[in-house]
Amino acid sequence: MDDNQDFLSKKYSPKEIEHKWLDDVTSETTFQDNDSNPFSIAIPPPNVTGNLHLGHALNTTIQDILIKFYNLNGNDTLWSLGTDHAGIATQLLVEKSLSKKGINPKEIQRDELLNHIWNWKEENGQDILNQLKVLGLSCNWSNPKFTLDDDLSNSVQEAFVCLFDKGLIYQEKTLINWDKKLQTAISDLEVVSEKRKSTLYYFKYFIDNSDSEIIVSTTRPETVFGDVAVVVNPKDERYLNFIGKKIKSPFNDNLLEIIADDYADMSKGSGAVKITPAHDFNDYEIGKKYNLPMINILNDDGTLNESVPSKFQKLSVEEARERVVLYMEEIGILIKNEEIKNNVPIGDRSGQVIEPLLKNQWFLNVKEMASKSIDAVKTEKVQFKPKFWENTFFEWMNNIQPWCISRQIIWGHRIPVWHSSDGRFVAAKDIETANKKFFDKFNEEAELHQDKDVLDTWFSSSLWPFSTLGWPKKTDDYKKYFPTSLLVTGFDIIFFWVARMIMMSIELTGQIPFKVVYIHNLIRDKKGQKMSKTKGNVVDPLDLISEYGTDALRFYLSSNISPHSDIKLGPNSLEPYKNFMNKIWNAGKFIGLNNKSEKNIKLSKDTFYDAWIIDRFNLLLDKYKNHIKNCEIEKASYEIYHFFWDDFCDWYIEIAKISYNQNSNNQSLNTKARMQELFVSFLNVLYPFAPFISNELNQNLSANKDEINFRSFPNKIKTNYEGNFVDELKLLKDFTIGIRSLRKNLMIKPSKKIVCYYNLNVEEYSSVPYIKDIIKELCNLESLLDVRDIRIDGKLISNHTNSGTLSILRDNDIDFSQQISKLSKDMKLLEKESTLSKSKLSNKGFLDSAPEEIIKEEEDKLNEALNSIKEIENLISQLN
RNA sequence: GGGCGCUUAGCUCAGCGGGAGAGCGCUUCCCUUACAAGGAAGAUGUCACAGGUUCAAAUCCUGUAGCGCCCA
Repeated sequence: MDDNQDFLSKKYSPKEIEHKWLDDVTSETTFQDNDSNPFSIAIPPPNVTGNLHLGHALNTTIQDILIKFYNLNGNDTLWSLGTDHAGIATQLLVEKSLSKKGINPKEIQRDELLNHIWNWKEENGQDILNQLKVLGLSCNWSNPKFTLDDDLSNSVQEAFVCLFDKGLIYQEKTLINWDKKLQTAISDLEVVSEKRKSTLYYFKYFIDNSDSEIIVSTTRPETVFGDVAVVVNPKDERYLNFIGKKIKSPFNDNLLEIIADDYADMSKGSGAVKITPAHDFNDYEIGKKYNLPMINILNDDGTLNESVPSKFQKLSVEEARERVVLYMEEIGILIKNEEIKNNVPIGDRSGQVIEPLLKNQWFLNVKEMASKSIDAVKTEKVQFKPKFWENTFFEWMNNIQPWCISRQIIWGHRIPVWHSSDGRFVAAKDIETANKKFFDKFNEEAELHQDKDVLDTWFSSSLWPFSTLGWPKKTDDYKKYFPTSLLVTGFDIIFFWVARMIMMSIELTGQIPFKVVYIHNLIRDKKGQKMSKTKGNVVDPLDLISEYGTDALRFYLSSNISPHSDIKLGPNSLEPYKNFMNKIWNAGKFIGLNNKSEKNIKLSKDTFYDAWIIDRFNLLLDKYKNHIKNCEIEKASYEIYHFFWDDFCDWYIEIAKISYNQNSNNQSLNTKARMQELFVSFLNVLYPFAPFISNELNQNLSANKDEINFRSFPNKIKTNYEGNFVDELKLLKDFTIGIRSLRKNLMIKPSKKIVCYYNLNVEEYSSVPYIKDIIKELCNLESLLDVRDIRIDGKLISNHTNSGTLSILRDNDIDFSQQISKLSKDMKLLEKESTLSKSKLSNKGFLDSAPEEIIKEEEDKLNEALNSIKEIENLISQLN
């Protein structure tokens, strides 16, 4: 009959309960109650090609805790879910799989390739979401978005056209970062600089019509074909005579100007710098300043083009470099080379060296948008948590450069610009509108074709918080949930994503995208190294889940969020949290066992320990709420752990056992009811952190089994106990620990019942007899007697506690050296304390400036210490 | 070169103005009917260094050294 019977005999098996509760836990938690406060989060959309990694687990666990918490608190929650089309990554992946099938992706039509990618998406696009589901997240599973969905594409087009018409988006031929492997432009953020070993080559250029020479150095000898000038510092006396003269390039007969400019650093190398404006960002600036020619020497695939001498054409940069150096040697202008370390620009997707290249690309001018965003953060309309991340944000925003948003790939949002064959263009969502706009603007018709490029994937990501809610349509969701309440993300994408969302949102919607940015740390391996496939140190969250359980993983993650350091995951990192789940499980079993015969017990009178644990629980509720509201989940997690283990299990349950064994009267029945009530309330508190075990235990123990989902955050519990439960429990603890310690030091077997005598420091504990019974059991005593009540034959050996002295009769053969050293140690500590207190209390500055309660505390401390010292002296002298 | 952060128990990290904390590890004891994935009793620290502010500094300020991350 009893389904409890099954539960009571079971060991904690996370797999089983997680499987059982997955559907309930992941069911939507949105209350369809329009009156309640909305609380919304847009998930950082995982890449559609992605596999679940620990970063996702951490990021989504945080969001889930918040969503579940605010939902319990009655907020109308929405957690938008979705995936990102991840332009380059996805296209590469599909191209690779096509190649394996023998299809050359370069040879098929754009539309055909697009079809392949869409097919791939239809088949695999759900994978990452299915993996996320295992974590037990309460997000909007029924309506996942995808950045290339029609409505989100519409947002992107709307945004583009709007920014274009405002003049913020423009096309320009300028130096951009070119990925020669992917054959697309990328933004400056997607270029990472890597310290690499390079060779610095020194060679000489001869001044035209002269025997004089000028020495320059370069790590990129192949760029000599694009050299158009040499810059020297105007203050550099070595070169004063050369300024204004020309150099005849030995490589292609070009004439290079010698220009004086501060750009040349006199202290570096020879002090003369060769200028290649078309292949170096700094040189480009010089080129513009002096109106120098820009000679592009590279093809899109990174080989040298026809503007170099024929014997160097079609060579790769690396080959050309070798050949040029050989040539320099041959004609006797190479002076020396030097091994150095320098920063080399690398594409973060392709891993290839990035070439600065002159190209016509689309840019978004973000300067003004950035400044509005800075204001939004400065005025705390958008708050970073922890706050110090604001500095990182400001640092970047203050130095922001135009954003190159066009990509020469096909998987993405095609740029909604329509060109006529003579180079005029308009931006519009579709061809009809484009025709109309074109006519309005130029007063004539033309055949228009859409721009071939697609937008940077981050362009659509930057609209995510409002595009997922239907913008530009003013949908109900948009009206209710935007601006979103919060964004949770790792610090590594503050620039890529957070900053851009703030800019776009303010510009396009006139509102901030979220009120709080909750920045969390990253997960690394146990040595602190970033997890990566190449290093082979990646830990799969699904493996962790099968070994420890989702709840343990979630609790581990939530306990280890730290503002200042990354999480280092070692082989046993999750064990403590699995143990914690097991502890909760077994406590649940204990309650089930004791309550199985008594259903629906009525509350009567609380004992001091009931009152005490209720008080501890109420304190937990306060701390927990505050921590979560302050985005300090790890602290809430800490409080849960220690309330449950230290207070609830170690003391409350242990005391309750005695009550249960000794009597089945009202007192113990009340405790049974209280324990049940507290535990079920605790499960509510635990639920956002560990939803599976919470559900399972709740179902088995809750009085109201029909309501298995957690629907509200527990209220504080009231107690009807009127005594001083705080001091009473302190006495209980002091005496229990004191006696146990004494027994241990005297090496008395735990199984041996002994008689113990006590001497109370404070007399006012009305309920001492009642506490005594508990202590007797906790310490396995024969009896616990007041020393003053009886005459004692023989000598005592004693231990000292803050609440009083505890003694037992001394046998002849007992070894009490350990107890003496314990007492001496206590005394030394107390002496140190009292000396410090004395010196403080005789310090006039302290008495004058310290707050009254601190002085009072100090006086009490001193008195207590002095009393204790006297007492311990006495105890030791008895032993000698 | 600029910015941010860190340095606390053997390890991983909390604490961030009123006498140093957790988890793991360690020592000793206990298979006590919730839990050995457990219980009990313990040991362990010039809070990186040097100055300063303060009655009072791990905590605030300045500097030094080392480590990490980001930007150039």
